Amino acid sequence: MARVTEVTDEPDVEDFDFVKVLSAVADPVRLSILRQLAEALEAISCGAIDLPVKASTATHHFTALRQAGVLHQYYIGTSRMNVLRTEDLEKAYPGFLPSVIAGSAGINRD
Amino acid sequence: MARVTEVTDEPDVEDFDFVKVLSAVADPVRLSILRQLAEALEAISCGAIDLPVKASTATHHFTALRQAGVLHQYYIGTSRMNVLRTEDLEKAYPGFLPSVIAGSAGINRD
DNA sequence: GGCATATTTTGACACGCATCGTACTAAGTG
DNA sequence: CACTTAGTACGATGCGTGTCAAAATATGCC
Repeated sequence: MARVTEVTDEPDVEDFDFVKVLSAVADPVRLSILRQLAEALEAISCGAIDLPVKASTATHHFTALRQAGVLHQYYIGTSRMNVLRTEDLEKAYPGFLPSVIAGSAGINRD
Repeated sequence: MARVTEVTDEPDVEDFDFVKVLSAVADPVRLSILRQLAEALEAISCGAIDLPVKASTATHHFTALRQAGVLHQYYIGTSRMNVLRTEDLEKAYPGFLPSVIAGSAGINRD
């Protein structure tokens, strides 16, 4: 029975830095990650998110989102799972994440 | 009597590019511009916006915001005036600009 | 431990970005 | 045109960022 192992470099909501959040989402690959997570309504592993870049590059993208506070990650077995920190972001920046996800809907995924 | 002279490299609202908009606002100096314009509720000239960088650098920041569609600029005499394209942004990305301006309120201006 | 899957780290590279200082241009007035 | 104010273009610089490939690590199971 695999246990849940948390990843530990995520900021507390009180420590969110808005410029960092904005910079983290201001990238087409990362917006694609946000959209896939928002559409799934559940955690998705890094490997299960469809991205137009190699795994090593994806890692950097996930890292930026996580360290900005946008993602929460944890291990299930050998898979690293991702969920959006929707409630924290809404608490810190009301309306921001929904408008970003909606805005990104017009972007072609490639 | 000074006439109004438009600046002409601003995108039409149908041509807005969300990544470009996000990238344009994801900078502390530019967020300060947005906040000053939002608080003023009227056009402010480039020179009248208080920024912690030199005029030549400020020019680049204004250019990024304008070309992303965030600002509308026009000359009054020798002064270049700026207003936020609030309605266009709300049309293209509902809720985005207000959440960004509110989110930037927690950022120290320096 | 060996093995497997999943992901990250490391190194290298190309490019873009934010900055400043200086010369130049834009928009006026007389 | 000369002059003024306001702002921009240009050049240079130092980082940071996004990318890939290969090696290394993280998390399991047996």
